[in-house]
Amino acid sequence: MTEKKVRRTRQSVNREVLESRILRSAEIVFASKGFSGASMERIAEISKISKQNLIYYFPNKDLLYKRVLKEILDIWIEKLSFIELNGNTPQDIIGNYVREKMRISRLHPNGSKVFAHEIISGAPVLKSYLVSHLKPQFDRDVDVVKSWINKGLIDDIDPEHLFFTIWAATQTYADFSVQMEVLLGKKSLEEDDYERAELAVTDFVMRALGAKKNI
Amino acid sequence: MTEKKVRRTRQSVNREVLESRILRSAEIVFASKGFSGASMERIAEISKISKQNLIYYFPNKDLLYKRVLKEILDIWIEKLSFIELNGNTPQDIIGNYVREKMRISRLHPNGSKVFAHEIISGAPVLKSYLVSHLKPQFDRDVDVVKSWINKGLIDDIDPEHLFFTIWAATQTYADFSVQMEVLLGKKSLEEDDYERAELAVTDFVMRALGAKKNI
DNA sequence: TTTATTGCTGACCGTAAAGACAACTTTATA
DNA sequence: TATAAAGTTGTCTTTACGGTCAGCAATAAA
Repeated sequence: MTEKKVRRTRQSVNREVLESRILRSAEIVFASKGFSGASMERIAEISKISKQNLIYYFPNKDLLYKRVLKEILDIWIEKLSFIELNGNTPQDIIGNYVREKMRISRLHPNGSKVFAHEIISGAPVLKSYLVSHLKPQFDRDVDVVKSWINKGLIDDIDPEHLFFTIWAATQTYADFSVQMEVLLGKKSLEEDDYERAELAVTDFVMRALGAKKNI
Repeated sequence: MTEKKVRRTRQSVNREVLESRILRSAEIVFASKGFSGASMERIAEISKISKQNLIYYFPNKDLLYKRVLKEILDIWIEKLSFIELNGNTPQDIIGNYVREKMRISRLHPNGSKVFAHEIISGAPVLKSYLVSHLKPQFDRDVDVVKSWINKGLIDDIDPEHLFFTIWAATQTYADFSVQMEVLLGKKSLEEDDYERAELAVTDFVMRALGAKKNI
């Protein structure tokens, strides 16, 4: 175990605390305004530090933005490694995938929104990441689904668009939550709303895969 | 036929042409930057007029933004009146609904993106519209679906979340097109991609409703 | 043809925002 | 404890942007 010699002084601890506080604030502001609309001043304000101090920790807005994006991508990578998901049947695996994605929408709505803004804006920052990281993983996952189809474990559905639909249907609970709140007549989405949503979405996806559970 | 006395002079025609050119440009910029990130200067540039002239036609950014939003909402209202959609069976009606929504994603991706930015940002401008217009329509449409369920015409699914999923799954082809282009390895989504997408999504939705087609 | 209306432009203003910089304070290390 | 490093703040500069305004140009109406 090669221990990195990072002295855990009072300062370094504070630094970590403050940095994550800043990142949380930045996430909020980027989620609500996108990159260009977000201001360092506002992020500093929410972090309860001065703008100059914010700049001390994150020398410029680009860098801060990239860190926020990196945070949410790390979570996705960690939680959504499709192949490594538990489950014996395709239904289990995809079910867990959907549930995990719903969980992320619930727990990290702001990160999700930042990502959405970025992609809708044409992915100026993330495009290269999509090519280098997401596409290879996507290709692998699509192949897995194809093999399931070939083995007759699930119905003959369109694998690529299955993923697109799953992503959209789960992500929407983070990105479009305001719309849902209005339509469901609630001030904010609560635990039970997410439970219903999860049930509904997993149900839809299971039906898409075909009722092969009992073979 | 009460004809409005709008003189169709050379000026008034030009005005209309120019206004719609501006709206198209504005849509592009708002789609790619959101409200706060968009600049009047840039919109003017794309419209190939001076900033001052742009301001002559649309005295301020708010107003222009609202007009762009209104344009896409009008299209949605016109094309997506759920109840008035043709079709005899629930499957027909919902199928047409999905196909119409896919069509809009293909034909008006920028409007769709502007809307997405707006909702993700917390719907600062559209919230009241959602309450006054969208919710009543939503409630009616949900009731229709419930009645179909009660009559046994479709399976017992969650009507509210069915709509959320349909919206998400169709809208994503406008909003997240960049991501799909990367994942599908294409420079841009073409006619046949949208066809495949439409087939896939309608298939998923039909499966969600239950295979009651042949009763 | 004259007059009124509409369209358009250049110069300008105020504000907000990113970020540079120097000075000062607090904390850590030798 | 003395010195170095890290953290913090106030001041300032530059730039981008939304918007005003006065005046000129083109077109329509009388």
